[in-house]
Amino acid sequence: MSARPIPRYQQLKDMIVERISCGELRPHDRVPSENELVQSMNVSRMTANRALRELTDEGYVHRVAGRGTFVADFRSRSHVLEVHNIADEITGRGHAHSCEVLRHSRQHARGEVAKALHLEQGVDVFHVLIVHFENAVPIQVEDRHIVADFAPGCLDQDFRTITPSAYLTSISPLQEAEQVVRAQDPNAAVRAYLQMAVGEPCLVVVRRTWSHGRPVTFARLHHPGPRYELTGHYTLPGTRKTTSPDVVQLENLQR
Amino acid sequence: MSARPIPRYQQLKDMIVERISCGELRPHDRVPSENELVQSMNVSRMTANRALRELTDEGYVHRVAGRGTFVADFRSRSHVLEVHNIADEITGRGHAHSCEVLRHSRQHARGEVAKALHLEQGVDVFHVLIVHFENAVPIQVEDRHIVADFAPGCLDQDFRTITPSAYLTSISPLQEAEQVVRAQDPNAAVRAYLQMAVGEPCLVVVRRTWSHGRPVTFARLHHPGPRYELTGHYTLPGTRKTTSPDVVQLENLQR
DNA sequence: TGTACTAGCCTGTATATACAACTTGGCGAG
DNA sequence: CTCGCCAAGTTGTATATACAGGCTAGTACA
Repeated sequence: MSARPIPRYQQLKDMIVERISCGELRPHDRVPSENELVQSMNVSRMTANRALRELTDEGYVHRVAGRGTFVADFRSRSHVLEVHNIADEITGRGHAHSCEVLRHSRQHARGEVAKALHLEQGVDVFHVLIVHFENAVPIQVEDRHIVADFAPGCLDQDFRTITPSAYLTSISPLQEAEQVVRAQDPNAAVRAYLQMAVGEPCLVVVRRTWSHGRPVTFARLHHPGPRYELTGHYTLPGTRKTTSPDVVQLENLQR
Repeated sequence: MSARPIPRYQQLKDMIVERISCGELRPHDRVPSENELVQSMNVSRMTANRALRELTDEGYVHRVAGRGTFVADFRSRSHVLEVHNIADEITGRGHAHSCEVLRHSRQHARGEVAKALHLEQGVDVFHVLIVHFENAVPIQVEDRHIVADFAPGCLDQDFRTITPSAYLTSISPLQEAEQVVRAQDPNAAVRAYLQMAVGEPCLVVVRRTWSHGRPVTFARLHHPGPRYELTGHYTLPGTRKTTSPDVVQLENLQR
């Protein structure tokens, strides 16, 4: 009945992930090599190899034969968890991204925000309200709350040049995310921001993201229904020699 | 400049995945043990171990110390790729699922359907139109086309007792999926099926799924905006000792 | 000065070996 | 007949060793 001891390779992984999570090891920093782990951790090289190899598969580190092992960019982590960075999405389409910061302030968490972020009423949070444009057409209203002590420098950021999600991923790796998508009629303010006609629905994404085991940000993203689609392409891990399917632009098939 | 040879462990993985994909090894079947692979493939046990261990991580097989290695249920594969099985979702909430099959026929692929499934005009497809109910409330209209020669027994299925997605995953593992989510006003027929008021938007999921490198099914799923949300919870691989966040029921935060 | 080479470190893979823990089936004692 | 135990097969982990190949810095040589 006694629990199995935690394997050595897992201890190594935990140790390295911890040093990454707490900021001791930052992206592009060099991680101890297999031989250094052999020395310092008193394991065999194969055990160190397994730990580092699995961390590679999991996206924590990046290895180059002949050079070493390096902490991966947080943003390159699992794409399902990637904070939906609207700026990258737009520039990836070859279009111009711009935005307008409507609010950027410190507030006290109340009601739903406090509940969503697991905070007591009145704890400090930052509130950001941004409208994002694709080629000058409004495409997203980002209404985001950020736990203040997770991002102390938040008010110093210029969110016209770095999106909140890019800023947050630069602080610490994001480890869990919860997402709810729904179709909803916008209120008057959102409709105005998105320049939508009366009666047009919004695609709303509500997303909470965890780091170090606690929720750190809570975002409501409103998109104009007629102009926006949430697309995803999923490939099973370990699939080889798969012909990447050309992403056919699916037209509106509803008759 | 010469390409690195494909490693032995990868060859083992490819061989086993191929035997699973082609149907030679079916879910719950026993996969050769490490020692059997040592004999038949002329590798060391550690190499066989690595192949089977990685297939475990990737969700292809399931291992039990003392018993052996077994092909995993296709449906237990990566949750991002899981065909959105509305019946499981509803029963998972403790509610009753029922459905009404409005159409279940063989057709010739035309226009968008042929294009989406990479078929020539006129090739045989099955067309299924089903309304799904949660506790007698309509919650999804499933409008699905299936490549005929992928699922020859399709017309013999009773989709009141097994959903199309469950049927399809029972045929072959699904390997890739493409999904588009949007908010859209329903047409009159969909609005009637879902018993929606005029002006209420739909959450529409359009999904294509690949198997063996070709698209095999194409589904349009209409959900009533006010009653339905698409939820997802994502955890990074390799995350340990994370307290599973209680999924707070996020209320409608829009004021 | 500049080029070519090499030593040394690194990752990537492969093997042989060892021991622990789990599961099942069979066998023997009661 | 039943219970308990043990042997065999299986996975899970750990180690030592070996060789191939990539990368870099420094050195020897022209």
